[in-house]
Amino acid sequence: MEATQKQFRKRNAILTCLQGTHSHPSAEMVHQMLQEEHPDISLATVYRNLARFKNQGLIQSLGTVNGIERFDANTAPHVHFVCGSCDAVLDLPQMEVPQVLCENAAQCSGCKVDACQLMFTGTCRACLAKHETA
Amino acid sequence: MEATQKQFRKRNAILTCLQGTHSHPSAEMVHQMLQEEHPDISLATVYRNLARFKNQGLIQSLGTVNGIERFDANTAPHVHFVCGSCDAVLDLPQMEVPQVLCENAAQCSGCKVDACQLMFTGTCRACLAKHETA
DNA sequence: ATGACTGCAAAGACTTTGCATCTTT
DNA sequence: AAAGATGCAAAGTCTTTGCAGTCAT
Repeated sequence: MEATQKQFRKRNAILTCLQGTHSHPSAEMVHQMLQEEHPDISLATVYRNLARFKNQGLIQSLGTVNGIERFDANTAPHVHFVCGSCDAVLDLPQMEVPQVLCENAAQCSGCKVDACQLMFTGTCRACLAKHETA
Repeated sequence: MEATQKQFRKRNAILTCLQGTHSHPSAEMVHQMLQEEHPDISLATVYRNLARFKNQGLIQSLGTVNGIERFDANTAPHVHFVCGSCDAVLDLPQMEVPQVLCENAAQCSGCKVDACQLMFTGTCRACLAKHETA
C-alpha cells in the first residue's frame, strides 16, 4: 500500500512533476516532461489528473496563455509575470499580494472573494537579451 | 466619408457595443448583443474585428473564463472580479492598482513590464443571494 | 465481482482561416 | 482595377469523454 503502488504511479508522477518545476507548465508540457520517466503516458491521463488535482485544490490554474491553460502547484497567492514573447510564466517571489486587497475587494463589492491573482505582462529578460542581440 | 459609412458599420457596431457595456463580453456575447441591430452579422466578423481591435490596442483581453475569452474596451488598468458561479466579470472601480507595483515588478524581475492585471475570484452578490434563497 | 486508472480514438468547444461576394476608392 | 469587409463553411487547436483493457480490493 505504498504511495508508489503501480496504480498511482502516473498520477503521482504528474503531481510530482508539477511540484518540481517553476515553469508553470501546460498539460502538454507536463506530458513532455514525463516522457523519459513514463514514455507510455497518455495526454488524456495528464489532462484528467490535472483536472482532478485542480478540483482537489492541490494545484491551481493560472488561466490561459495564448489559449493554453497553465498550472501551478504553488497554491499560495503569489505574483506572476507572463512574457508575451516566449509565453514563459515566471514567479515574482519578491513581490507580495497585499492581503488587505482581498478584504477591500470583498467589502467594496459585496462579493465573496475566494482568491486573488496579480499578473504582470511584458517581455522577460531572456527575450530582451535575445532582441538586443538580434 | 462619415464614420458610419456602410463599409464600417458592423465594425463600428462591434466596438460601440463593447464600449457601451460593463459585462466584459465574449465574442459570442457581442454577437448576441448585436443581433437586433445587425441580424445578419457573422460570428466570424465579430472574432475578426475583436482581434483587430486588440492588436490596435483599442480593447484588451481579460483572459479566458471557463475557456472563453473576454474583452474589455476599458484599457486603463483596473481591477476585476470573476464570479466562479455565473462567469460574470465585474469591475471593481473603487479599487486601484497601485502604480508602484508595476515599477516594483520591473525592478525586481529585470523584465520589461507592459501591463498588470489584478483579478479577484469568488462568488458575486447575485449568486450569493440566489444560493441563500435556494 | 466491483471499483479505479489508463490509452486510444472520437467527440466537443472555441477560434481562425480560405474563398467568393459585395463595397469603396 | 485594387484594396478592404463580410458571410459561410471548413479547418485548426486545445480539451474532454466513451469505451475497452488492466490492475487492485
